[in-house]
Amino acid sequence: MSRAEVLASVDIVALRLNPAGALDLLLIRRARAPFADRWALPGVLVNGRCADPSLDAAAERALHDKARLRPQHLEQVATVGNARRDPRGWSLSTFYLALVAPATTLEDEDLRFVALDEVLHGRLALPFDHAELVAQAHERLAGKAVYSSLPLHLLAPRFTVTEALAAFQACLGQAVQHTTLRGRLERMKSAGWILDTGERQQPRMGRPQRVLEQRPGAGGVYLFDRSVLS
Amino acid sequence: MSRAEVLASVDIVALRLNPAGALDLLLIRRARAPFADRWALPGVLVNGRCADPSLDAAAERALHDKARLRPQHLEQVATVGNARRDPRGWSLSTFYLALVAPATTLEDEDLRFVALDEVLHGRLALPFDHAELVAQAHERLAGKAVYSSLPLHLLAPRFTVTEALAAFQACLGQAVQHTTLRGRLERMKSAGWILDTGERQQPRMGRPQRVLEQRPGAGGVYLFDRSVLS
DNA sequence: ATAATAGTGTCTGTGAGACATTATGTA
DNA sequence: TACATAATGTCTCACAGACACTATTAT
Repeated sequence: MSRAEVLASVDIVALRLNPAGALDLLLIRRARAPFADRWALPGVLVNGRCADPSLDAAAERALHDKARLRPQHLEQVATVGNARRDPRGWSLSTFYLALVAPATTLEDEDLRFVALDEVLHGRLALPFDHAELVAQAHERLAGKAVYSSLPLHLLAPRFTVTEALAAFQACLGQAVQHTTLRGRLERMKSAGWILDTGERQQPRMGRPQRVLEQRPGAGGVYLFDRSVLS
Repeated sequence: MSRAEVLASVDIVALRLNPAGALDLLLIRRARAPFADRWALPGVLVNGRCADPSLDAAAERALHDKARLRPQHLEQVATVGNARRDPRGWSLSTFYLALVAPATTLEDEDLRFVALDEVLHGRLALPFDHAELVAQAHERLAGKAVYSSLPLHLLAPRFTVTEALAAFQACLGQAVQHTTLRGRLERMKSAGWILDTGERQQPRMGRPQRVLEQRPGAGGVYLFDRSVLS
């Protein structure tokens, strides 16, 4: 087949909403060169030898094999390719945005969560062009948070309005009127995407909060017909 | 570098708005196997030997080298990869949506435009999984037409409201209230994205139409804060 | 009682949707 | 004059935005 081939990988930008209401990024300590022992995005090489039925399956494999995680949402963001991003030569990376449950914990010593902001603001450097991939994945998330229910995939199946508010604010990077969010959740309830489980949950103080339940429909995200934030 | 590599290509879904108000798809007659002499999407292989500075540059090269075209808009849609799409084995294709000017004509005998609908409805078969790529690219276009000015890139720099209406309707596949579109164009005018050239243009019959001029700003597309079509 | 948190109600502004009406040209 | 097409005006509705107000718990 000659040498009409190229080095290709799938990399995962996996995010978790931590109890403080900020986003965490999953990193893995690289086992092999280049950049051995450096913390980087989890990923796998794709090629004919691995029996990945599709690129999306390769992304799931990357997250499952490397971190034993199954994301609540997984979507392809884009593919970058050039001669500079990998010291081994011209290479491609198709990278995915993954949202994992807030209770997610890691077993392995070679896995950790770091504050997403540390990477976005350049205070934590990543090998290859991984910081750029993280930035693009975050941009996708922030963009969709404006007009879709995507941030709900950062929550457990049963959640409260307060938690949903934290998810949206973490994705958007700014405050959201709770009345606006309540209106949107109400519309999702009418559409059958959210159920009101009659149960209540008691915060440390104050009035008890209703417990809602997600029932994602086709496509995984509910699309609102207007943008939040003017 | 061992055999950790894979066959990768860039394919282009180039669309043109024809005078009848429908979308045309650019096809090229394949010179080489597999599928030699079949009509397919224009594309190029990407690998270290070609000095493409980036994947986007490879996409521009594909369109320029194969069809001598420079698109008015070019955006990456997605990457597909599996073992079935190419008879040569596991392969990747990163495909782009390109919008070309309505006056675009083709010199080469090995290039032609076909009705996009023929491909979308399966009446015209394409080799590889190209029909699927076309469907995804069209879906992207239709999706963005709901909340952005993207369809304007199917028009000449100087255009009329009627032409803009045709572009939106072709992308969305359904009628759009002209008053809605006028309102959106008016808002773009206020934002400096569209100028009113004072000139008029006379249709075969009826009142003369104003000639507008595009001044695309950063990002290429103007984003509306609400969706058209409820 | 006080603080904290959850949830509701009210008012405004924007812009899409639908449709009627007016304007300006050709045949 | 008849007709075709462009452009404007009017009214309604949905929903975000802002903020006040009420409700329900813990300490």
